[in-house]
Amino acid sequence: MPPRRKSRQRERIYELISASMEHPTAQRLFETLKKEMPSASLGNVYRNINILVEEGRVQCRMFGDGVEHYDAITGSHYHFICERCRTVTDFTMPLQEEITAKARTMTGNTITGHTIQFFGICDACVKKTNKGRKQ
Amino acid sequence: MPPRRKSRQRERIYELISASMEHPTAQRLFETLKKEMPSASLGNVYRNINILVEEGRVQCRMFGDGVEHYDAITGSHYHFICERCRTVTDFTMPLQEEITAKARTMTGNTITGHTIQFFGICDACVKKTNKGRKQ
DNA sequence: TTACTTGCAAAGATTTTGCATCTGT
DNA sequence: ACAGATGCAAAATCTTTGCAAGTAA
Repeated sequence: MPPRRKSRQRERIYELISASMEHPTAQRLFETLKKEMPSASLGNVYRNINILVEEGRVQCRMFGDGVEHYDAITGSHYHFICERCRTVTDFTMPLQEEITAKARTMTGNTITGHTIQFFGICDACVKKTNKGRKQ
Repeated sequence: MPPRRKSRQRERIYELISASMEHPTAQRLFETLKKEMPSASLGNVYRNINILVEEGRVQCRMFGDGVEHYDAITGSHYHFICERCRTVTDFTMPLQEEITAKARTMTGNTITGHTIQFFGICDACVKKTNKGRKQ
């Protein structure tokens, strides 16, 4: 890993990832960034994201739509995926340590941790459904 | 969804997905299939996988390596991902219903289910490590 | 015969890379 | 001035599609 110079673009990308509740894709980050730095390029967004991942400041996750989503590392948390609009949001629930423990005792394997995704319909989509429904 | 004719290739793909403990990618399925049906094409493997998914016989999952893995639907189960070799295997552990319940009471959201991935080092990789280590 | 299936090649989509230029230190 | 950062375009990957030929029913 080469020494890193300070890069305004990279820091801004980190801020954008931290700030968003949804977990942005490279494409979405690029669109946002482009408004503030019109010369920004998608290729370099990818490059910077990968550096952030390498530095352990950002995590890369797949949520089933075939595109990578990025997530600032702020301690463990789970995710909620809306089955209708595919939006991914943080799900604030204390880390279920006992699940890892349970898994560990069930197998001889070396288990270091777990992730959970919850599925359902988000509030926004629930509202949309109700609006369209005859009462 | 058009009516489906019986297709030997599609059924064979389903068998291959069901039979493997690891969760194969399209590329891997294609390689295996090619040995028995040399004329098989990758494009058609994708087409058949997508039909199996559409029919609800197979599930498509991403495990963080940027490629889709396929999984025969045999009831709920979790997954174990080796952080060293990235192999994904089924993790047989009873479905933790209480987690969904807990999540449901913690938020007003409509929650229908969850998936869990466990991370760690698989037995094969542990062995490899120990071999290389001075005792 | 009809219309689903297949192989092939081309097109799409997402991510990575090479190279010349720019910039922080 | 040096070495990392950037923009651009090309390449690499993975997945989907159009089309003509094959095949189950």
